[in-house]
Amino acid sequence: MPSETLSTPASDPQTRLEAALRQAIVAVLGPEYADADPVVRPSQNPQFGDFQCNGAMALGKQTGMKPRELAQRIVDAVELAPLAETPEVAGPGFINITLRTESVAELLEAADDEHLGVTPDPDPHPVVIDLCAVNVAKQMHVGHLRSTIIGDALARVFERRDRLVHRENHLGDWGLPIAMVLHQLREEGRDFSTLDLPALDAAYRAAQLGGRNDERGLAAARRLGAGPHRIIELEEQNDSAADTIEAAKRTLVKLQGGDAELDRQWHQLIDCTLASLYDALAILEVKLGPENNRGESFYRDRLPGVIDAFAAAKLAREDDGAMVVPFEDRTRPLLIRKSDGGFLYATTDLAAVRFRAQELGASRVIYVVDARQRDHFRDVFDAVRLMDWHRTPDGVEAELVHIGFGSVLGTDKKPLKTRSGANVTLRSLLDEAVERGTAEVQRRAGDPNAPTHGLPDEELREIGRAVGIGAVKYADLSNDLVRDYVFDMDRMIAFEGDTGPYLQYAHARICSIFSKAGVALGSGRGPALDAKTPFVIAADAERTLALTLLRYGAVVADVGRVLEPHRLCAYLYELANAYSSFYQQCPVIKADDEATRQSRLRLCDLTRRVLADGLDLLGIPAPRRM
RNA sequence: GCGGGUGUAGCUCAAUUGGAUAGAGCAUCGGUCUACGAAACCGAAGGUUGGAGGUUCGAGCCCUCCCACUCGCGCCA
Repeated sequence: MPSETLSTPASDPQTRLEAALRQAIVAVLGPEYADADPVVRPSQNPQFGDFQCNGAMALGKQTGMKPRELAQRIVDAVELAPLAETPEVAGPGFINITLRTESVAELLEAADDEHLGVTPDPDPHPVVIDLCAVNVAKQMHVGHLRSTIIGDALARVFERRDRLVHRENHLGDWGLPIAMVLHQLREEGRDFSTLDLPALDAAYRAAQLGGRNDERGLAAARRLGAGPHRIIELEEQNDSAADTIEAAKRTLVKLQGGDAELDRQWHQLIDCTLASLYDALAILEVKLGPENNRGESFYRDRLPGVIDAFAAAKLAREDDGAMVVPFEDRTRPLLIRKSDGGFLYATTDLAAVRFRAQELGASRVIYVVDARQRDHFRDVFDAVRLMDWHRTPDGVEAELVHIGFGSVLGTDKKPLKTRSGANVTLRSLLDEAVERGTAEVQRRAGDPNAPTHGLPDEELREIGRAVGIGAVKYADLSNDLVRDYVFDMDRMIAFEGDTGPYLQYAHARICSIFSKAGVALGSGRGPALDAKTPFVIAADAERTLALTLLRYGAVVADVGRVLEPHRLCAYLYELANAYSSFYQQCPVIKADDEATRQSRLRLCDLTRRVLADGLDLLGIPAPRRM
């Protein structure tokens, strides 16, 4: 695979071992096995060497050879010098590989530049990441937090590998709900220039309560055997007045018709919501701004075209006055136009996928939206594929992915609520995180021996914010996205264990060594020290640290492939651990001789830069003192 | 009723996609500082991976059937 060779980092031993073993497999079994995966993995247990190759066993089964014998023949054929020692066959057919100490030092040398072993992604197409997606006039809550920070982290990973990323904030800024809020506020006679988000949120709720009426929906739900919850919900809605919704529809028609006053008020609504959003994003250090806004209203003129195209392709049919797209493998179709002629969010999503592949040219379109919408995206993606709309201008089939993340639960394992039972707003959650982080930092700065002792209060508060936000983000990103997770501020803010603050601490401690040693820290990802003195890898802890550092590029590539930020978290935690052990066992400043001291300083420097870079990919700041 | 997700140590979570003895962190117990930052390190203890079958050299992971919890299921987004 030439593209893979191009992107092979010189510093990544695993990729190089794979290439060599692949060659050996071809030499033993013939060219038809050129695509066979040698299955090279870092060894779990030091007694099995640094890496192990597990491919011989599967190939043994395929070819009918004895796995152990095949493994031995691969070992005889493989050329790993000077990278590794002679491999050993063990167990049913494992091949254990130990790197030569000299080559570990050489690989480190190759990783010690501004790339840190990270390689460019060979795919030249942009990536679209749909994230955040706040609703106008609605209070942001913890669900938006997840979507935003997961999406931002993934975007950073792609950008780090030189992909162009379109962060798409698909604002809920159009349609009947917005019209209802507008109508509600006008009825109340509100001054649109003095709105704030709580007032908008209240109007939103009032409008929702006043305007639910859904006879057809209820009938359909009954007919199709919807769950009892859904039926009850719809019945309750039906008890409300129907007049409001008619008025809101008239408001929407006026807005669509370009009514000047309404249009101005609509923009005021949006601006008010966005001001609050930008506020939260600034605290969170999420790279998202006005340039990323492409809400539902952007697609409003494209919606009729969606219906027409499906109709023309005979992929949609009328049903009970509505327009639906049926699927072969499931009974429930996708509803794309209501019986009253109105469009739905599915219609908008169809238009959006089409736009993102065909006009933005994205080869991956990634939706970071909570898991409850899994069925919806399955339907939308399948409908898009029926139309073949998921194609870039140069004909590449775009991968459509929904990253359905789990819910945020309280420590009682139920959806996160305040003590009074209200939804937790994003803002209150962020305020608490910053407050807790600041309190911890200030408390420790009280210790006369602490490096933060005597820092100006303003600086301590800034560090406290970084710690609080780092804690929340790391807690969110460090477990598997699909699972629900328990939000426990006490646990995540703790400075012990697998937390954001622990990683920040490891980073700060390295910075401290440099100030003690009188060596200036570099800026950016480049090395702080000149590379005059070579790496010397002698102690076990040095070797473990070195091997961990060499994995960084592969981890970043991996996270971009499988879209699982928690792997990066696990890696960084492992790196911080490897560093702590090294730090414990290997004196740096007080090393026995100058060559060792220089080598260890370089190890510290490289570790610091990888930690800082990895944390940056997670969107977590890395203060130099804390 | 149909469909999806989840189930791993007391608690919170991993397990490189089928690999060797299932790993971490909290909490518990025991060691390490007149300090290159102890916000750390080293160690101990803790498991029938919800249950039962099956596939194979090998299963937490794949297949079948159960159980529990949870989310979703046409005119909201």
